[in-house]
Amino acid sequence: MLVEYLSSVRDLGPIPCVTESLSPLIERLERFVALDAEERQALDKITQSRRYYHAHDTLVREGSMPGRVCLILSGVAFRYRYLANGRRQIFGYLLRGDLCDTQFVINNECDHNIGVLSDTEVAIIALPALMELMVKYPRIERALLMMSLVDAATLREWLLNVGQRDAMQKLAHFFCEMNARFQSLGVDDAAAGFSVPLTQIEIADTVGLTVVHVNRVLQRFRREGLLNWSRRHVCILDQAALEQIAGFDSAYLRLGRIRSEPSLCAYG
Amino acid sequence: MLVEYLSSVRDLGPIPCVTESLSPLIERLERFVALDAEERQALDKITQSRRYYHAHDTLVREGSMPGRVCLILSGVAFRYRYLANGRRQIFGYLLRGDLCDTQFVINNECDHNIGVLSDTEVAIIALPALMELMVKYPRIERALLMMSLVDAATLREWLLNVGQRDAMQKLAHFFCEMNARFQSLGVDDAAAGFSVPLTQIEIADTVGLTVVHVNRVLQRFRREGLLNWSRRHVCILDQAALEQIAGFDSAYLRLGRIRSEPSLCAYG
DNA sequence: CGAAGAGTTGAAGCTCGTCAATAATCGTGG
DNA sequence: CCACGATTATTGACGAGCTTCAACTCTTCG
Repeated sequence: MLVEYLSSVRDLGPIPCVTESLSPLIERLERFVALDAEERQALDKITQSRRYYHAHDTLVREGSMPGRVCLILSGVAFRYRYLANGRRQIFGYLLRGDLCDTQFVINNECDHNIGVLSDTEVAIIALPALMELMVKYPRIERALLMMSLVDAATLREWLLNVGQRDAMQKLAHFFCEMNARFQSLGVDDAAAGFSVPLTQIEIADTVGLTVVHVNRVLQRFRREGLLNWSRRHVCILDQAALEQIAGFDSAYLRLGRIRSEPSLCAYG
Repeated sequence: MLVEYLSSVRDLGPIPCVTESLSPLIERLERFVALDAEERQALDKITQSRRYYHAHDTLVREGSMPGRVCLILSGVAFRYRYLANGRRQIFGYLLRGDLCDTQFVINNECDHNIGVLSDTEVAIIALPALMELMVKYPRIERALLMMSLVDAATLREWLLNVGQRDAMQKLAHFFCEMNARFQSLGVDDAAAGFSVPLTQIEIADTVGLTVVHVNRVLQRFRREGLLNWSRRHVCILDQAALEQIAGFDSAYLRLGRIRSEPSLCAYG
């Protein structure tokens, strides 16, 4: 199945051109650090190599040693791992501008899988090239480091969510986070909401509930006019109420351009 | 209360000398990278400044901008955050050789607290000095990066634990992890187990259960001869059984000296 | 020695999981 | 384009794991 997909990768028809002008990586890094023309050009250069995946492909397999970094250009990917008893935990979702594996420096095997939820366009970055860039441009290195710090903060937020909140709060928090991330990308139309080929199964494995219970809570959200769920498109109807329920504060995502002052940057 | 503690810091009686020969940081980094004499010396130099905390002190407060990094020399610290409803999630425990805040490069405020469970000896590392070291000695930078990757992997493991396992499995996994980490430090005597001034309250806030339920499961563990719990000393009686219950595999902790091959290290 | 905190126990009940069956939707091939 | 199987969504009944509340004991520490 996978082999067929992979072999057909190059036969894909016309590819929807998603990356117009700016590299999504530049956009992302500039949340943290201002980049000059040279740095942008360098980033553009190492994100030229493209690759396309179909929904349900596997990007990175548990136990593999990729030796490369994937930058999500369009589509949605997610990290996950199965337990022996068949249960699965999802560790995170990767949207445009996210890097599949901050683990670039480690040459140890990956401890989880990265799958693809929708058809996804990816830029393949060779490790040596990225390393070189980080050495040459400390500001880029710094921004990449900050990206990984956001990842860690998000992971803590998820642990808190799964460990300390009840079902309603968990789901409200999940939708708030996803919505905030999609909004920051400017992907979707004015109507609050986002389109992800996300099933309730994935949501259940994200927040540590069963599908049945997720379904019931979602229905309650609909009944109470908080959000709508149809054909895999989530429409946030009452963002304020959801944030209230979840106790959501998007600060940890660092979506704004909260650039650090140079004072504390070792490299000036 | 806190102010009293802080003001009394320097009045402490004779300090138990824990750091004999090798800096715990060197020991830790050499899990990942072989260091030469010069690098070791440099690391020794920046870990000279010491500080001592009493049990229940706060090392780093949520919302603060420490501007320094703490290296745990002895004792146990832990990361945590409270929700508005009074519930608390613990994000991790810091033992000898752990760094309080891989967030060194970020000058944004810390998003969680770091407290101290027992009397703790800490080395204060100034940020600029650390940065300098990382620039000058790429191998050290690399090792620090790998340390933070282990942190991230551990966080994922906790999310999986809290999200997908039942109470017995959660607690078994927690004890397996703590035991493995203590064993790798060679802190405790031959008898398997470890001494931590850990209350059942903290354990509950770690794995997302209530104290009452933690208590019941622990009693069951005792009844079944899996572990003993007296006076804050945990004695692992049947490690194999606990690991079996939890499905524990210590690989993610990278306790062995699994040094990366230089081939993939950008800096040679 | 007394107070505060931690550990333990029991009863009651709610949230959430399990099982199971049906309806809706999706994806794929004919 | 339709039909088919497979996946997903939905619903109900039931039960269990865990929580809550509350009391009591034991330990710790000033």
